[in-house]
Amino acid sequence: MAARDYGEYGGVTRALELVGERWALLIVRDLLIGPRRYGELAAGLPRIPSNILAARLKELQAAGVIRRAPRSRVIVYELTPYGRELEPVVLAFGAWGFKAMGEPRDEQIITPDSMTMDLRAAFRASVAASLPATAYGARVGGVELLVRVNGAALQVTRGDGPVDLAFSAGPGIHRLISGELSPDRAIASGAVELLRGRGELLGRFASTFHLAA
Amino acid sequence: MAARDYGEYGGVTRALELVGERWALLIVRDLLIGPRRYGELAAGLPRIPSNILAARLKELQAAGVIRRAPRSRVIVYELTPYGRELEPVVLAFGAWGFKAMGEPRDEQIITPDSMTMDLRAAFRASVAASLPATAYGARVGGVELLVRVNGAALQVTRGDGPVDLAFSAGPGIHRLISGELSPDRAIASGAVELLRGRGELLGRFASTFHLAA
DNA sequence: CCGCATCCCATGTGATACTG
DNA sequence: CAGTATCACATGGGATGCGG
Repeated sequence: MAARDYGEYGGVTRALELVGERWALLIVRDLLIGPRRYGELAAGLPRIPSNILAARLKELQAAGVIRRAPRSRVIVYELTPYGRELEPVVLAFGAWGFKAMGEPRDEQIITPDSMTMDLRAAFRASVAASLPATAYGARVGGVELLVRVNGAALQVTRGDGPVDLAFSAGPGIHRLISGELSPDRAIASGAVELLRGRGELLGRFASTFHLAA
Repeated sequence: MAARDYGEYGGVTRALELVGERWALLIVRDLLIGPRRYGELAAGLPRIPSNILAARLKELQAAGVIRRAPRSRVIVYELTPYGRELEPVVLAFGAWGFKAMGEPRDEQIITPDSMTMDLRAAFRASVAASLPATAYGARVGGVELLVRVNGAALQVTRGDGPVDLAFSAGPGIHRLISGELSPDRAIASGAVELLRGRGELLGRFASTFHLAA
């Protein structure tokens, strides 16, 4: 049960003993969005074997990172306060990895939670603070998210609602956020398709969410 | 050679594919201190098997995180610019794990590089900025480091030199940095032993390096 | 059906030995 | 010193089972 250790006494080593096992940090990532049921976690981690998911959940509990909580008759997993302190780590990790994302391979999918965390990682609060509040409807690879930016605050939720701009994109949206593709050319090339609302707001979106390689 | 993937297209997933394998982030941690030779890496990662070290070095090169560089007849490994961008990740990871460090187990050792990174993670630049420049000689678990604080700048090197305060400590130093033990009580309890210089500077050290649980 | 537990096999890991 | 080779073993992956 005790995670394999590294024989070293140090901060990074300790962190890796707690959340360094395969899949562990992805479970944490999804729980940073909100509490999740076992099945929801399994769905968000497309290819995790069920025995591994069960094992990780136990280990993360033993490590004090997550806990089981009964929510109105069903059991959900949620982060402990200490687990929530992993948010800067996951965001930094996500921002770093984002820059190395090329084109997706065929079997690679996008999940609502992974996309939410990518948007959080790319969010530039200081830029958004000086822009008008805006709601975007973003549809990427079968995932539809409602993205509300209000000053320096960002809220990403599933489902939809009233938006100022709705657009649909392939994974090429990654190149819009990286600055590799300008908003105009993203539309012209078909990488982003405008669905509803004011199309010029795509520029504002690209300013708000940006992670240069 | 290609790291096992997670079947998902996202920033965190991509990052884990690149540096998520066992030992990989520890290699990066040591290389963040400076270029290292193969043998130095092996010495800093006490129990890594040589075949694993060799495999990780190849994978990290293929991932564009590190590179081999010829330095005056010997080969050293160093981070690429992209690899160096992992510094915030490693620091955040180290700060998080530091808070979960209990007492060391018997077989756990402290290496110069791990201790250097822990000090960097615990360094509070904003606090140090308003304190006089100070040089500490810190000896912990057989590792001796020269710690120079100059305004908001921190420099940690091996070996020794002129210092304002030299002290020796067991791993209990961790409790000084966490605030669990006051400087006075650290000395009184023997957790920290003053060697040279002005003992009252230990309080300044504890203010400069702090990571509360 | 959800939340796991079991089984089996492929692969990665770890200790040791070995080579240029 | 800087790796490579080998082999036993632990872990991960995928399918399946099963109780509440």
